[in-house]
Amino acid sequence: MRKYSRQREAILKVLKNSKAHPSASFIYEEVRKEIPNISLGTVYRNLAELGKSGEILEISVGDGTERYDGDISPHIHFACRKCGKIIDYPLKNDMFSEFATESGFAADTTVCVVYGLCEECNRK
Amino acid sequence: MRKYSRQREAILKVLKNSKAHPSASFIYEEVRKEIPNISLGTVYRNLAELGKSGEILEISVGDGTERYDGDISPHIHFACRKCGKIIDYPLKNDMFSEFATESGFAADTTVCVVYGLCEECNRK
DNA sequence: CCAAAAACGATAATCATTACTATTATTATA
DNA sequence: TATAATAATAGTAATGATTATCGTTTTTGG
Repeated sequence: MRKYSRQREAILKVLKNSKAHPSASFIYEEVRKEIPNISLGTVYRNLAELGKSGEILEISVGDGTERYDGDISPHIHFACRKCGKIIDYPLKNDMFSEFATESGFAADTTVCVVYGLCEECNRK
Repeated sequence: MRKYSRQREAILKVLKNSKAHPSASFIYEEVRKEIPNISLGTVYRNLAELGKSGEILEISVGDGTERYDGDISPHIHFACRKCGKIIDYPLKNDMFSEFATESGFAADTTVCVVYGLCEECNRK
């Protein structure tokens, strides 16, 4: 049975207030402003917990560090190879679940990343 | 300018003949059957090279190791949380790149992973 | 208040990936 | 074919993100 923790609340708050898909260590630094002696291990443990419960998304963009997303509405990600920015693209309906259901796969989460160059980087 | 290497050819061959989305160390073991003294670093270097040139896909499913895919036709992946299997689901067209283009994002690659339980694991 | 269980902070350990370097293989050109 | 330039390799050391451990603290239900 899950128990309340101030640390987990603070981590979730950072994610819900960010559109930047931050890494664990970024979240750690943010939460430290409020809870200075929080441990990095605590951040990782809670991110895994929140991911497993479906409250946040865990996103790998292949840059060596996992990213986290507090937005769990249906959307995909555009990841710029040059500046590293991740841009959200909302979807009207979750087409992934439909594909999965067709195939007998019981889907719970989708992480879709489109790689390329953002408009800004593409101009240069 | 890229030069030929027997090692790179062998790595690519393993990927083109597999549907299992193998990890670097699995590929290493496979290629070792043909080139016993190949170095793991060589495998990683070539996988990165092949990924950058678009000949293979690099897929993160959040299990701590990167997976590689020799199939670059438009498809998404169903990743079973229980048995770890990754199942391909072909797409008629790469709709995700189309979304990107609409938004002014210059897409080159899409990696889409749907998490859940495969039919087999869901029954148990 | 009390006891059980969950969560914590601090730190050590893991392990996938990358960097380094002397050597070898490839390729264009003479 | 010999040569020179340079890409690629094998072997190994280093990196760094993530996970495990463990004694202590916090939460929660009775």
